[in-house]
Amino acid sequence: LPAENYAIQKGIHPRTSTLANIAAMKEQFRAWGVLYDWTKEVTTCEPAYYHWNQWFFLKLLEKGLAVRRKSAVNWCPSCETVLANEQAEGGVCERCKTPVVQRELEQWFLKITDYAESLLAGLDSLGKWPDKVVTMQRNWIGKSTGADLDFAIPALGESVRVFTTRPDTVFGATALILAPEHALVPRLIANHPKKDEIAAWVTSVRNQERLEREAENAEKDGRDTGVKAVNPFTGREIPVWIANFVIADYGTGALMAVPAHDTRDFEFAKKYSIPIVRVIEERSKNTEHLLRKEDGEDLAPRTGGASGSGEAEERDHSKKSSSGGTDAPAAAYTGEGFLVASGPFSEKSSSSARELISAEAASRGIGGPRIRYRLRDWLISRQRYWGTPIPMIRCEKDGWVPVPEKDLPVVLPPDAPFTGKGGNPLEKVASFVNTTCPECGGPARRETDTMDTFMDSSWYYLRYLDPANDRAPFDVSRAAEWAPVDQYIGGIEHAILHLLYARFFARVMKDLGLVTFEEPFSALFNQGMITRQSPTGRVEKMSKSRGNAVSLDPLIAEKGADAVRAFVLFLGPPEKDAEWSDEGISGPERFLGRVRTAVERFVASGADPRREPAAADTPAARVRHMAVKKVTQDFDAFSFHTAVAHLMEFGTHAAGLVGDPKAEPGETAATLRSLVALLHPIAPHLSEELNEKLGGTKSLLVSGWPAFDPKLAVEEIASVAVQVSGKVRGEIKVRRGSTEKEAVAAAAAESVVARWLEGKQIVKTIWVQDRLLNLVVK
RNA sequence: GCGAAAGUGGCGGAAUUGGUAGACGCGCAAGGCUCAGGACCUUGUAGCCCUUACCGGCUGUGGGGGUUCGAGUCCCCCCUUUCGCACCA
Repeated sequence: LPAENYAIQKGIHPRTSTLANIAAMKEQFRAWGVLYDWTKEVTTCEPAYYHWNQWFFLKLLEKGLAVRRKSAVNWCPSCETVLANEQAEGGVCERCKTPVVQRELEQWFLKITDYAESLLAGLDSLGKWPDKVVTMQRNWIGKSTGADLDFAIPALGESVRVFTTRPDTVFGATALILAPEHALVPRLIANHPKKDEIAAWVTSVRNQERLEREAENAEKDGRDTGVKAVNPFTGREIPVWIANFVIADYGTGALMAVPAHDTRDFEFAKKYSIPIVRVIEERSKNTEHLLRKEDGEDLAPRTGGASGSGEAEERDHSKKSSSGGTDAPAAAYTGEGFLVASGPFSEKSSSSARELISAEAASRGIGGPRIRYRLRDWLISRQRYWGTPIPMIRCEKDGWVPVPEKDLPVVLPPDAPFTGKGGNPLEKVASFVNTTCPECGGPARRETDTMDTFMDSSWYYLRYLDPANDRAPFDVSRAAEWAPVDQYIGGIEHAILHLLYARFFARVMKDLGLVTFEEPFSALFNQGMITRQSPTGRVEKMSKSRGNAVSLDPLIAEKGADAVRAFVLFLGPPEKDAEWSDEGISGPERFLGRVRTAVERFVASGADPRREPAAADTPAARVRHMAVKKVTQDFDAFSFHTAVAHLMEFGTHAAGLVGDPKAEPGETAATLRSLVALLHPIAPHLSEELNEKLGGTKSLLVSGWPAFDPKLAVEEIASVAVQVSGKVRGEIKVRRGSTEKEAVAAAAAESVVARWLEGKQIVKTIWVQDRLLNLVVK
C-alpha cells in the first residue's frame, strides 16, 4: 500500500519504484558498511515470493481459518480500501491517518481469534520481550470472563443475546441496548410511529467516522424502540433501546444496561430516565440497607415471577425521589460487593453470584459462562492493485472456488491502469478477471482484491533460510535448524501489528507441520526513533512520510562511514529516542583519528606488532583485560554508547603506551591489537585497515573476538572511599583484597580523615571490600 | 480518566543495582603549536564558600517527607514530561 500510494503520487509503476528503492537501499547498506549475505535476498513483491502467500492462503482455507464473511469493517476513504482492525487503531488509518468509517462488506478474514487464548498464554514465555509490547498485546487481545444471557423479546418472538462480565448485576438490568448495526434493529423499529426518523438516525450513526463516534467526550445518544424485552431473572419488562456507544462487533453487539453499576449505563440512564436499580452493596458501608432486607422485607422481584413484585424496589432516580428518602446516586457503583434485591441470589458475594447466575442461565438454556476477546479476526482483503492476488475464483454455479495449488502463483498483471481512485484497477484488466471455474470449467471471475502486506511479513524470516525454493515456502529441516529468530529488532510501531500477525502465523505453521515453535521471535529489542525539531519547534519523528528524514549520505561522504557509525551509536541508549543533530560528530571522529595515529606511529617506530606481552600480569595488561571485558559486556547489553565511551578511554590509554618510551613493546602491541579488534563492529573499515598494518593476515571477522581473563580484568590497587559518619572525607589506595583492619589503619593515617576522627570514638565500622570504608563516630 | 516509563551540569548522557554522583563526548575557557585556523595537542569546566596559595568546607540527581552508617538508586505523597489504552459491556 505505501508503495502503491507513492507510485500514484509520482506517476511511476510501483514495481519500478520498489525495485529502484531496493537498489538505493542496497547502495546505502554498502556505503554504511552493513554486512549482509546477498545470496539470501528476498523480494516480496515478486511472484517467486508471493506464490507462497497464496499457498498459505489455500492452506488456511482448507483448515477453515480463512473465511469470507460479511461484517462491519473499517474503510479508509482516502486509501479506498478496507483495513484490519489493527490498522485502524484509534479510528484512523494506520498509513494516512484519515478517519475511518464503518462499512458492511463481505471480505476475506483469517481467523486469528481461534488462537486468542494461545496468543495470550504465549506472552508469558516472552521474557526477552519488552514488557511494554507484551502488555500492549495482552490488552489488544483483551480477554474478558463473564456470561452470555438471552433476553426474550416477546413481540418479535425473538431473543437477544448479550455478553456481560457482571452477571451478578443482572437483577439491576433495566434496559436492553443494541448497537445501531444490530441485525434486529430494522424489525424492532418497523412499527414505531417515528420509524423513518429513527432509521435515519441509525444510518447517520453508522456512517459516522469511528474517531468521532468513539471520542472520549462523545455524547451518548440513543432511541427507544418502544419494544419491550424481558429480564430473564426478574421477569420484568424492560425497554429496548438503540445507542451509539454500543459496539457492533464486540460481544454480541448488544448489552444489558445496569445503570446502578456501570458508569456508561448510568450516564445513559440519567439522560433518558431509565430506572436505576441498585443490586450490589458494599456491606461495610451500607449495613443499614442490608439490615432492612434481613428483617424479612423481601423487596426483590422473584425469578421469572409475575410483574409488580419488585415495584417498591425500583426507583426512578431521574425524578426527584418522592419517598423513602433515598437520593439519586451521584455515580454508578462499579465495585464488587454483596447482592441485594436479587431474589435467591441476594446476600451472595459478587464473585459467587457470578458463577451461580451463569450456571443457572446455562441450565435454563439461556446462555451461560462465556469468555470473550477484544481481538477481531484479521481482515486481509484490500481493494488495491499492488499486493498478492487472493487465489480465489467466483463461479456463478459453484460459488467461491480456490485456485488449485498447481496453478499458483496467480500473477499480478503488470499493466493495470492504476490511479488510486475509482476502485481497484485489477477489475479493469479483463485478461486477469475473466477465467474459467476449476470445478465446472464454466466462465468465472477472479477475486480482484489483494492481500494485506502484513501477510508477507508474517513468515518472511523463514524465507531467508531458503529464498530460492520453488516447491515450498521454505525447507522444513532448515527451519528446524535455524528458527526461531534469536534476536529480533524493530520499532514499537509493530507491537500489535506485525508482531501479532507473525505470532499467529507461527501457530498456523506449527499446525501445518512446517515449524516446531509457536513463538517466532525469542528476544525482541525496540530501538528508539530519531526525532527532529520541525521549523515550528515541535519535536517530531523522522520519517519518510513526513518528508523530514535526514540523509546520512552527505555526512558519510564527508566524514566517512566509520565516523558516522561511531557517532550514531554514541548518541545515547539505542532504546531511547534521540533528537538529530550532527554537532557532536567531531568527538568520535577525533577518536578514530587518534587510534589511527597511534597504530601508525607504533608501526613506524619499527616495533613488531605481532609481539606478545613479556609478562601477563602488569598494570597495562590489567587495563587491557578490563577494556575487553567492559566493551564485550556493553555489546552484549546493547549498550553501544558506553561501548564507544570505553573504547575512547582505552584508545587514550593505548596512545599513551605508544608515546611512552618505558612501555613494554609486547604489551603495547597487544593493546593495539585488542583495541582494533574491539573497534571492528563500530568502525569496520578503519579496523580492518589497521589490523593489516598490525600484521593481521585474516579479516577481523574471522580472527576472533578478543578474550579477557576475569582474574586480570580488575585493578590491583583499589581506591577505597573513606567516610566518616557517612560523609566522604578521603580516599585510600589499598592492595585489592586488603582486610578491614589494614584499611582502617591506612585511613587513620590520612590527615583529613584523622582530623575528623579527632576527639571522637569510632562506634561502628562498615567495610565494603575494595570499595568503601565508613567509620561511624560519636 | 486508567496504565507504563522517565525527570541527573549549558547539552547528549554515565553510575558495577544501596557504597567516592557527573564516566565518555559536545560546548565553553586558558595555554601550546602555527603565517593562519572551524586542524591538532595539553589543562580546566556542577554551584557556593574559606584561602595569597595549598589543605579544605557546605549544598547538589523535579519538589516534600521517610528508611539506612550511607539513597540518583528503596518506601510514601506531590509536580512535570513522554508513550500506550480509552465507551470492549
